[in-house]
Amino acid sequence: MKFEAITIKDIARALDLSVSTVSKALRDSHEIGEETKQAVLIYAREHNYKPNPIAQSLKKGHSRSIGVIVCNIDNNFFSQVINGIESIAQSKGYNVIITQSRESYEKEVSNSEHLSSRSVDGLIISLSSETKNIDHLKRLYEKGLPIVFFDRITDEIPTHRIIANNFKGAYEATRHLIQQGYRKIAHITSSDSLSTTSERLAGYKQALIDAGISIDERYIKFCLHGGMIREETHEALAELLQLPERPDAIFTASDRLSTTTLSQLRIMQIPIPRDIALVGFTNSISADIFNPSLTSVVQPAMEMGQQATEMLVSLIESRRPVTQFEKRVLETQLQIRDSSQARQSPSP
Amino acid sequence: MKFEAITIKDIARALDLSVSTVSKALRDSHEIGEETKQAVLIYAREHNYKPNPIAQSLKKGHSRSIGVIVCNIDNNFFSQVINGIESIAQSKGYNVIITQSRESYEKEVSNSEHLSSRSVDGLIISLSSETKNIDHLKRLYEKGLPIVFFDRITDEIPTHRIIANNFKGAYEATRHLIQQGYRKIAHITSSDSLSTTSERLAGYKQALIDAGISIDERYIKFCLHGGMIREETHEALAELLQLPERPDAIFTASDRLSTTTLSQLRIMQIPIPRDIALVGFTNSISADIFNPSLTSVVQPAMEMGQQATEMLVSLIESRRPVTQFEKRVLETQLQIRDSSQARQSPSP
DNA sequence: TTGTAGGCGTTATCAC
DNA sequence: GTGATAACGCCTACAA
Repeated sequence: MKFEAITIKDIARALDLSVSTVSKALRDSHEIGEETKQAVLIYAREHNYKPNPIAQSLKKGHSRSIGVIVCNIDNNFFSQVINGIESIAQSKGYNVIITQSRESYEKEVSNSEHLSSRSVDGLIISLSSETKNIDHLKRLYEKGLPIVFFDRITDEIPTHRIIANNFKGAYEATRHLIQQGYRKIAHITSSDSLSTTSERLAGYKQALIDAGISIDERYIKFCLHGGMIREETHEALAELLQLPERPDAIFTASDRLSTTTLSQLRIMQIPIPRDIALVGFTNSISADIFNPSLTSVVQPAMEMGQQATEMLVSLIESRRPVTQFEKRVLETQLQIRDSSQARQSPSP
Repeated sequence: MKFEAITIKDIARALDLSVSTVSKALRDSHEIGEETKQAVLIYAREHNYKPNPIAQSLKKGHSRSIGVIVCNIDNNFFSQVINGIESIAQSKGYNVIITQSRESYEKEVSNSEHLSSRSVDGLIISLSSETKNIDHLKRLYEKGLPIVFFDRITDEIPTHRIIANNFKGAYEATRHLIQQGYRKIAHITSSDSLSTTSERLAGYKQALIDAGISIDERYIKFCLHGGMIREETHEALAELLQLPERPDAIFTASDRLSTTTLSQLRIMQIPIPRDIALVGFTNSISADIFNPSLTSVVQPAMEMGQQATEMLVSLIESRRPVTQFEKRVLETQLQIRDSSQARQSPSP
């Protein structure tokens, strides 16, 4: 099966012109006679001529495509970010190639290399939870590949970054639980190597400190796979429940973690929020129909994707080397629902 | 900003060989001396040589990439399908370029043309709800572009297709509602131009007929945008509720429709399933934590993506024109939960 | 105003 | 065994 398309050469032959004349006519060059130009244009249109982007890439050294690496596409937050990326990319004439690391360091490395060798003009990436070493990205960066980090970022590479205000989002979520009367607030989060994890953890801790509640490290659980593996969350939850001072609330730090924890609490038949209240980072559009409806820290995912893409395109299209880099921080939104209703204070 | 990579030419220069010798050595040709071969291989490895896929594409006439068009990536069913596509594509050495039609005919046309001009080797597509004319795909098909349809298919183009058993899925869902004691079962579905819509509608009707329940067309509501626009579903629901014989159950035909209907019923404070029971097609991983947990018709989305990709790759790599086409049908699964609990039969 | 030639990186053919 | 040459489709100095 071969996909045969019309080329400049075909047009040249048909009109008895040289390829360069045709090429110039197509690009509306001023050095081509009006007559010839029209003839070429008309012929091209009639035969539905489309320049071969592969050949253009080879010639021009870029591909008008951008690569995206996220841990998982099957996740509300990331699919919304990708929506944002796609919309801007399309409007600027770029293709988007999406790949998933599935939280695996190895896959992240191979994906990034694959993308760069496919001559993407730039890369938008949120690091995998396994990633500790970013030499693979440094290599690409040093070779001149523009990179923009979002969500799970690093400061080891000087380039544009965009994140949600994770600290504040976590702070507000925790403070909200405190205001609702909860004191023994646990935190289930992802791998501690992620920037999001440490920022959200810091927000959580600060809120406790500001309320005069001491921090109990046993209340903090790390799930290395960020909830991709259900058992992991299951276990973290089980450990929390077995604590002598069982938590009366949980703050979960990511999309999957939030839904899995909620699901698991339901399976264990632990009433929410009566026995345990719950607040979580999530971009699920269904948080309002959860049982109970889930108080959520929502990130401006679409906007994050859009701005990341705008920043990347500006890097790609910049004529001179960029040396001033931005770190944009977008505000989160706390949507208060039933899972964090005020504590009924049964026994003191 | 330029991305500089090492080429065959560089190796040739460094080792004082010709490019063709290096090229052959790299491809482990038998006509190259063991010594030279080793020298080249070692040098290539040390300098991390990677053949330029763009150049390879130009030379070989294909790009080892496949295009995907879905209506919306931010949707459990489709993101799971894409997961499946990605996994197989990766293992077979293909890149995946994902685009969204967002239920717009126009975007579907431009995406398909964009992809084909980007020289994808094949296309996997689920039609947009607006699409009635598929000339744009016929054009590509006739030029030799391998296409595989999934989910929302057409029979106007002879090629491989893969779908869920929509009829049976809908039949079982409806029969389940009947068995639970419901009689006035409404159906909210997508645009009637979609294959999925008519198949699910047929299943719904057949189940009613088999139970001796007459079909009331006023109970059937079409949402042209498949739930993308919330107001549409809102309105359909409102009309159902105003019917003299208000339905006692609703069967929704798609992912977004199901969650939106559930959400809307909650907002209207209509108890589920007491006043209205609900069963829906959905691949949400959170259906179990909905309020109430949602009885779902689940499609084998991941598998659908995997098989679609395998079929496409077999088309792409087939040496001789393929004339025998398959239509695979995958079974759905009915997951019974609280939203369809047996009818309490208040007033007869 | 139009055409020629060279090159982007790779590979296939054919000559040495 | 190795190398020169042409070609994939497009673009652009430079010649004519």
